[in-house]
Amino acid sequence: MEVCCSVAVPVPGLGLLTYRVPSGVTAPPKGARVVVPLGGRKVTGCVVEPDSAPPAGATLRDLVDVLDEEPFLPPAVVDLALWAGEYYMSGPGGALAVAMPPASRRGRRTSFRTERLVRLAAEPRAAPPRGARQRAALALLAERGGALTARALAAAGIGGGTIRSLVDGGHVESEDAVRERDPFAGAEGSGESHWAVGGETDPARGLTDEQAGVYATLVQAADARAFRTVLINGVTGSGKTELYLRLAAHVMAAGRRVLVLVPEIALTPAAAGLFHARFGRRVAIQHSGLSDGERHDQWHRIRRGEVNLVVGTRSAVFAPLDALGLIVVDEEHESSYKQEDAPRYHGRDVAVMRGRMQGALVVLGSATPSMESSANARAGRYEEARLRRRVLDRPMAATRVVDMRREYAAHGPDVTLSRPLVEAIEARLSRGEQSLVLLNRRGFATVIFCRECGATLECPNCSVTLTFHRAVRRVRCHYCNYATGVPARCGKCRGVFLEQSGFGTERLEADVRARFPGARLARVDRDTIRRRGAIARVLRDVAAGAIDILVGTQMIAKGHDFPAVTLVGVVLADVGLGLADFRASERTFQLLTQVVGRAGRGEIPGEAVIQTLYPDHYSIRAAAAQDYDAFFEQEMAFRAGLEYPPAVALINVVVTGRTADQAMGDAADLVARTRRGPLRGRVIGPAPAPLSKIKGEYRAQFFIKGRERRAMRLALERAVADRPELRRRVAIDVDPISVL
DNA sequence: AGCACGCCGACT
DNA sequence: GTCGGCGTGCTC
Repeated sequence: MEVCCSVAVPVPGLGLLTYRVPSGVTAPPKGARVVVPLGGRKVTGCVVEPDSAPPAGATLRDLVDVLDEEPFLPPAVVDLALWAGEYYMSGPGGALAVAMPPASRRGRRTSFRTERLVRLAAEPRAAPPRGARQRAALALLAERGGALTARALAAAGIGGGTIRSLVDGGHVESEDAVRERDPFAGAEGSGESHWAVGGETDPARGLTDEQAGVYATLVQAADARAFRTVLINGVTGSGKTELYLRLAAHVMAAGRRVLVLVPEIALTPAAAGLFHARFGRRVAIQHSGLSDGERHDQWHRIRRGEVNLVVGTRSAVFAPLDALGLIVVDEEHESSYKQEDAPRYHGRDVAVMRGRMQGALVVLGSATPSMESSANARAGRYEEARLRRRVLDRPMAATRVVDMRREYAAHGPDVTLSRPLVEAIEARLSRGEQSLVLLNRRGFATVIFCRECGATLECPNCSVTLTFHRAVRRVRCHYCNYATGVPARCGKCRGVFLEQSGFGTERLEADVRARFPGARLARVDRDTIRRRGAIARVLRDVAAGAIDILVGTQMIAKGHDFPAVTLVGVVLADVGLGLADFRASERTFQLLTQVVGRAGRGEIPGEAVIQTLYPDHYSIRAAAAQDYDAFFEQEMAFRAGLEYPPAVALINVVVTGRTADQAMGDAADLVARTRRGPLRGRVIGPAPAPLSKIKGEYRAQFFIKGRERRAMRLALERAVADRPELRRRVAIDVDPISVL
């Protein structure tokens, strides 16, 4: 009887494929890599079922090679990836590709780095070599413990020829040894000092009563060695990180391993440094800032069981850890946990599933939990723990909301900084304290329009206006990065009176500089941190007190404590509130709450000034009052009323086409087919997507809403299966974070 | 006629 | 994802 195994191949949208195991070849176990023929080429896949029944009606081919006798991916990780592939409708191949280390993805060669190692022979010849260089080399080796790299010998003036003679003479042995790439090499002491500030990371400090209560709950949950999910809703500065660190130490002491997920943020993942600083060599890190080589080496350290704790971003949820006792998802509300291209998985939600599959405690933490997690807590699916007070009894910042409609009425429409904000900054400058000024929009002017015909300057590829960047004297599309010089005439009516309106961080920086000429200013946004290391320099300057005012986008609201910052100003809090996105309010509330939480984390109490056109909007009011529950209640009422998540489950389907008609027509066809399926929900649309054209492609979208994802997925799956030629043009997003 | 390019379907 | 097949349309 022939043996068959089913294999996931790294091709998005392809199902499992079955191959024959040639006779005489040992059947590979689940999780092993195999080389299989696929069409006219060979690909590396992953065994999913070692002994599967051959499918009806397919002519099976033989697998070409078995790369692993033992599982390469732990079977638990295979199961997790298969679950994700199904839940997010990406198929098994795409999800398994995420779980693989970089080398085994695609054809790119990433492997262990080796270097030539020269060591004294185990059984040296009695007679010493004659050459002076050879003798000098042996002396040096003996002095340095018997072994050196060829590179080190070369630095001491001993070349390859000398080494070859020594090898030939049997005096030394030389071999290629694996040398691990260490992402923390050289980091010690240099960039870490500011991670330790803010009071959250001092191991000697005791816990507050509130912290101690939550910690006891967590320890008890961890010791139960069973799946549970605990949501820690703790205000900024309440010491959540210290709880994670202690809980991780506790779990590791009990012989189980820990996975910590952190958001992908532009400000180098500070949390990774914290865990490394506390636990040293027992930690591996996985994030996108690593080179492929570093990533590869870290992955294999984890795989070999050399580490007890992994810190990483989204994809680290698939890290090949055994004996998992704890998964921490820090800042669980962060949208960077959601992958925005296939497989469109959510790192937090996959983490919860992993905890369930492997019987681990899952801890989700945030000062502004996602609507999803809070709803899960309220429904009893998660336990909830609260930290309502800051450590060391530091007060929350006193917050003032400034109605910009009045400012405009009083001082004209060009005001960027209100009177109260200017005064607050002046007070900081006179006292030598630091200010953070946030505007969540980059560029100089957001719109260029023609005063004669009213047309705005738009991207030729995308249905958005181009943003003027004064420093480079160009206009740029923030979606496709198309850039061009500023035209002298209107493209529609050839009029010459082009006007700029709206403003971003670049203009804000110029205004702040003009208003406070003596102040030392830095700006942080995607345009200023493109150069690697630029961000680290700014952070160092801020920490060293060499910056008075830090201007920037939401990047400055995340990830770092600045103890000397005592003022936070938000220039236009409602940037983003006008977006056609059902999460607009949630995003605004989270951003404002987080950035206000940056003020007053040191000894001096903080102050925040929020400028807005909608001072009565609940997300702004609740953020100013640091009142999470008030926000949650109102937002939940909104979501329930309009049937948005988490009140219902949502799937977003975007169909692209060469013309608007093609996109709409094909979307309409899929809608009709989905409605005929076993849906148990509703289909809304299709409609042109809010960005109806991106990078030259037209887009239409529709939504599926319901309470049973399984039924919704099934109906959609069948609809797409009926139109296989659309596969490439259909993007399915289960549990979308952004529907823009 | 001969080929470059883009689209589409198949891939066990 | 990637290959091959096939149609369109352009050039020698």
